[in-house]
Amino acid sequence: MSPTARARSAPTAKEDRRQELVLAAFNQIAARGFEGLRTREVAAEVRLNIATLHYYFPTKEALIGGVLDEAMRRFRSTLEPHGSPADQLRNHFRAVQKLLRTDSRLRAVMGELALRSARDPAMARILRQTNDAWHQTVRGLLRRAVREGHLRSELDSDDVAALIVAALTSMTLPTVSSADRMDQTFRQLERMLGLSGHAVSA
Amino acid sequence: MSPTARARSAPTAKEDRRQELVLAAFNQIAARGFEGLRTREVAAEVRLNIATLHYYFPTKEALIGGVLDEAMRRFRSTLEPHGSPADQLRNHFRAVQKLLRTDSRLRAVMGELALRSARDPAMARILRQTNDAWHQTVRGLLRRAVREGHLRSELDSDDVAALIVAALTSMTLPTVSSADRMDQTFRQLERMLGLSGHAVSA
Amino acid sequence: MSPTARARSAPTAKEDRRQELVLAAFNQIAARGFEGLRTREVAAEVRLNIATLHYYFPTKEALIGGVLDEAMRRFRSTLEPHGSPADQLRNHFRAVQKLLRTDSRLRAVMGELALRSARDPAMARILRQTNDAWHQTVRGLLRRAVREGHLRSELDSDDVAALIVAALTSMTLPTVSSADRMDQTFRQLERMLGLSGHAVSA
Amino acid sequence: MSPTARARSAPTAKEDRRQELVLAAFNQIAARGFEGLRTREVAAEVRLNIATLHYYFPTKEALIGGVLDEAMRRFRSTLEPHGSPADQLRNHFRAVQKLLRTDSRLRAVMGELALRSARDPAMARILRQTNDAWHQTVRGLLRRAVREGHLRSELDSDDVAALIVAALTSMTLPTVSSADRMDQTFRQLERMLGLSGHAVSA
DNA sequence: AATGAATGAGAGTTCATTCAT
DNA sequence: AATGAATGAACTCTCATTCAT
Repeated sequence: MSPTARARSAPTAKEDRRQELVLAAFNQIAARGFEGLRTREVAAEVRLNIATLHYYFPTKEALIGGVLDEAMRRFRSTLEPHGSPADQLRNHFRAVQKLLRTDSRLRAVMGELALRSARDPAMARILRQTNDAWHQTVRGLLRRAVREGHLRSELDSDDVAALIVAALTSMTLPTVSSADRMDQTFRQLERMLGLSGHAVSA
Repeated sequence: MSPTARARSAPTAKEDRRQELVLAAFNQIAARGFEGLRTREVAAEVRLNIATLHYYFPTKEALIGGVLDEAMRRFRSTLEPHGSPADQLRNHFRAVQKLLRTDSRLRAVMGELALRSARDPAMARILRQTNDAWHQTVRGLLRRAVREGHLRSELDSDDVAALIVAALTSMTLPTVSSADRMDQTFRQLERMLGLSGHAVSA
Repeated sequence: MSPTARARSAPTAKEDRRQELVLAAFNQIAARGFEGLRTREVAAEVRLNIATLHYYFPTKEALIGGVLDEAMRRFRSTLEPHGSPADQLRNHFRAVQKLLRTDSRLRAVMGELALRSARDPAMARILRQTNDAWHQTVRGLLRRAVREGHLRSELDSDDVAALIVAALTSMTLPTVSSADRMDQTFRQLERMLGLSGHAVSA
Repeated sequence: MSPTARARSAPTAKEDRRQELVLAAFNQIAARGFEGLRTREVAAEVRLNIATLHYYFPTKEALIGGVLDEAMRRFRSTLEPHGSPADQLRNHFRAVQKLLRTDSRLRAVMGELALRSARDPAMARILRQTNDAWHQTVRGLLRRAVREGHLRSELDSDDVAALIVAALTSMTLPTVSSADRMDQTFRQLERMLGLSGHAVSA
């Protein structure tokens, strides 16, 4: 591969290392919170000297920025609706449920980021963008479901979307994220929307 | 110490001082998170020497325990149903809404405690107790409202209670706690329960 | 001693410690320059933990400020003219000569401070004040000596004072401060002023 | 690499690169002192990687050695007497004055070197050599001027030379190098030597 | 010649905790 | 009850230097 071609596209070794560090930081935050995030631990997890970490990320804050990006990336990928139009709404629930159940670290990190955003305007801006995008997505799914006759028309509203987003968001908090409570909440959401009895159409 | 001098700082019993310190810590956590909690700052806010703080609370953890108690106390006091039976459910919503809107510090501290409980089993136990109590309270309100004919019977369930608690809990997160989103969520909850049109009876 | 009386005057233990630290820093700068000044070394020289140094001086810069004050104090004390009017000028030379020969650390520190003042406006201001005061003192001594008939009148001028101050200042630089060169310079200054043959009057 | 590209950075032989680096280091020392000299900054100023700097100069000390040589070279070139014999002394003053006024960086670097020589015997040796050479030069000029009848005979002495060198050296210190004070000192030196009224002969 | 990546050693600073008074 | 002084341990960040390529 020519250097030119390589520069234009490929995942450089440098980017790989950065990603490794971001993942290590991600895990640390999930495990110990921002309160317990230590750059030395992050570097050690990747078997790098602490000085080398600063070669990739000049400051701790920059590393945290990388974690924020990563979390947003993971979460956003779930937002994209897929499946047949009729089931997108339920599929969305399933996807979020799966994400929050599977990736307990993402759950924890999202919670940490949300809280920290109260003290970090830049972080707050990004989180709000993602949140608004999510709200719009849910709103769009509701609208389409109504249009196609799967949902009662009064369920197409910002209020319904807000309730859904709120209920799902709460699951990033450990208090609420016990498996049972999560199940109950999901069940009731689907029942409220009249999605419960339906089979997932092929 | 002269009686006069003593009188100046009032009937400062040991418990009062402890409470002052807890409140100061509470405020610090609300403002800077656990990440930014410094015992020296807490002591300074009460005009005490840092060494004296350790007289009242042997360790930082003990002080945090005090904050946990305080937060639970404040929150629990809201849980107690009041008003005529018919309106208790809506009154409960109003009370929670008011609490979360008025006391933004409590909101922030509750979020911080929830996240931290993931790393602190003792804290987790206490938070879960409170949460379960809350769930039971809501469940009880639903049941009574059904029994008295104010609610459709299928709304008496753990699932509905779980959704309600989840939606309200999410408001401790800054991301979700914008005034507009909170309003939308409350509105939809009331609509879902068929409480919206009713006037608050005297 | 009552606490009141003590607070008003006495050299508190705290001030003593601060002074100890300043002296240690002074010595370090003399020995290794600002380039080699390490707070940990300073603390160690006084057998204090590094954290305790920061209890007395919040930052390294604050400690350096203390060194600046100390150097100015030592140097200024030499400036005060004394002895019979006739000999004050020569006495001044002798005092400066003695100071620079005796206190080789002060010599070194003055040089370091002078150079650093190029990058530190606050420091520059203080050094210039001291320097101007010195210039004025020398100028005053020249004037009086002329008035009393000990000096030719054309030697009462800012230019002469400037030359004297410059020649003496140069002795803070190691290059120039060899004993021989210092002697030669002093001798020539006295000769220039016609002070050479005179005995020091009682 | 194409010849064109190579031509851009010119006949960059090894010595040229070394010189570039020395000049960059020279400027850094002038601006921030030894205290603030960073090899990375030096390399960056020449658009070189820090590792490449170590190809040209194995250690930081070696680079500093280069700076010392450069400073001595620049300074020595001023020492060489020129002009008609009668005016060499005054011309020398003028040259030094011009050097110190024009090249404020050299002034600063000379000061830094002088101070550092207290901790670096090799550097001290070189500086002393230059200084002694300077002293001898001045002494020679004095002698010749006396011989040719331009100066009173008692001004031919080591003491006079020492005073002159001291006065001029002091101007490397920022404290003394204000334009006014420099003027005054030069004026008085010329007056002392009886050079003031003379025109510069052709 | 030149570079990106890596590192050991150490810098200044912070913080919960302790202890003598 | 309260404090000033002290500390160990740790923190983020820096820097001259090295090494494989």
